[in-house]
Amino acid sequence: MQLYKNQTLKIYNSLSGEKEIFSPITDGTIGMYVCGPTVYSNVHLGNVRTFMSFDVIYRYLLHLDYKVRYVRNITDAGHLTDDGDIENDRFVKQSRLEKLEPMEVVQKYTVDFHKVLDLFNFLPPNIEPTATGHILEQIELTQKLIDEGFAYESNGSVYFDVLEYNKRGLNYGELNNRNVEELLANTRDLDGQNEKKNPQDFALWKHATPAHIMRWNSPWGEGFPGWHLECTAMSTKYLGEQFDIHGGGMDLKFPHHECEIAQGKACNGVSPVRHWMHTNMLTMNGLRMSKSTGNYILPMELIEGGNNFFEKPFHPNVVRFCFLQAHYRSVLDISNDAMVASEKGFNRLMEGLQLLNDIQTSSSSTLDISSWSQSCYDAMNDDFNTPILIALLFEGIRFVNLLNDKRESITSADLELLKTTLEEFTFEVLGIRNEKSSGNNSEKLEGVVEMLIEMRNEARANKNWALSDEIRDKLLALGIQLKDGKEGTSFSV
RNA sequence: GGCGUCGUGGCCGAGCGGCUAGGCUGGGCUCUGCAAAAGCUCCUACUCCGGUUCGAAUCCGGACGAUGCCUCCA
Repeated sequence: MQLYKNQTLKIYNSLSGEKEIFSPITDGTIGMYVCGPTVYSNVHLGNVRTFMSFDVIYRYLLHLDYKVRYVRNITDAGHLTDDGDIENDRFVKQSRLEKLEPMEVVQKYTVDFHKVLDLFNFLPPNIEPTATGHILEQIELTQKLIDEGFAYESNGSVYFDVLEYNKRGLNYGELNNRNVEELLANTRDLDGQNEKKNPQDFALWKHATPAHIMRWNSPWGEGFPGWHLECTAMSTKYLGEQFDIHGGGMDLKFPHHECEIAQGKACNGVSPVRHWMHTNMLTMNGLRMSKSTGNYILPMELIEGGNNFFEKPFHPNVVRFCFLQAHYRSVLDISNDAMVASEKGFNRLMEGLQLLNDIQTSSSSTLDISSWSQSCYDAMNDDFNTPILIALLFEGIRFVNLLNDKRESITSADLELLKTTLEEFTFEVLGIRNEKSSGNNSEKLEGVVEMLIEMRNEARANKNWALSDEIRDKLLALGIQLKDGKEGTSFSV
């Protein structure tokens, strides 16, 4: 096994319940699949947290110089609700509500999804396939499962035969530690189950009633694909029968991911995924977010403000920073206080990064920068522990401040390491958008503020405190803070 | 009912057998014309009850409380 950047990466695998040393199937190349959104409404904030976790994972793998093929699908068909047999397709239901074509619904919320992700500085996946773009592949898989005896047709629908699967020793329930007998005993009677041999059989293909608008032709008549199958179809097509990492939210663990394993093993005779990764939920004010209870906020509402939960708007960078202060496998609770605290911490980090450019070097270092830098890698190598990484970043900022106050000294080589480590982890790995490099008015602003600082210093030299304080206070009111240090006055916005 | 996860200081959160992260908040000091910023420093927590151990927030058992999935959900 070749080590990338000399790092040994450990990843928690939901299938084994343990942290495992990560070693890709093909050296240096990683295939990663993440279950994307169902685009029938605006993206949920919790959704943003999940995709952000995988964004950082993707970023770190790239940082380690792996070649990653990152596939994240868009579910634009086949996702059923269970509120009756007439209108149980999310897209059909929503299209009727909004008086739009189903594909207009899909387009509208796909655009919304991309807009939100872009605001939060997400790296796009390499492939973003849609379910409707892979109907043929899904039909082929379904046919194959029928041919192999793992599936059966019933009234124009096709179901996966879980008992048959288990009879062949393939162990349905391995990801969730469930056994089929218990599932059988505990299943309630639901509509449409009379078509199935057993209640826990799941749909690969569903027959379309005349009212159902989204429909495609198939060997079993007109219908639409089952939700679980699309991920198998697309991951197999782009990443192969077995690939390295499959991710998604905890809530997809059962039944969705369980079904994917079953489909993969039944079709290809091999478990489709090496490392299963599941991210935890996001709560607000201690409660789960849901539309029905009203404890719910859209990503844009958090950024733009004017909602009932937060006293002010928060920059996407602050939201990102806040989310990454918790580990991806822990529940994260956000609140006004938590967001305000994150914002302050975030500002401190940014100001420290600014100071980096003014540090003077000397012939020796009093700080051990290389072991600190390695600790940053150690944190990420330990199942992507971003909270520890952030704690270390603050330690780095402490170094910067001490150096700035001339309380410690540093060689130019160590300063370079401090700078690249801080900047690479903050911007490249955590994905904080570097606003400094993108603002084109910042030079003019800097010039103006520098001018005011000069005027203020003149006033201070003449002990004209009234004028100097007025300049300072008025700038502060505009959001510009002056900082008097030993080496003169600097400012931050 | 079944399968899980979790309960950490004023708040958010790491840690997961000994040396007790980090951020925010609050107190003190240094610096300052006064401040702010910055630095140093203090406040030292692990739901409860048993057990294992020289030693437990960390392991085991039980209670209580939260929460996820089992039915659409990241």
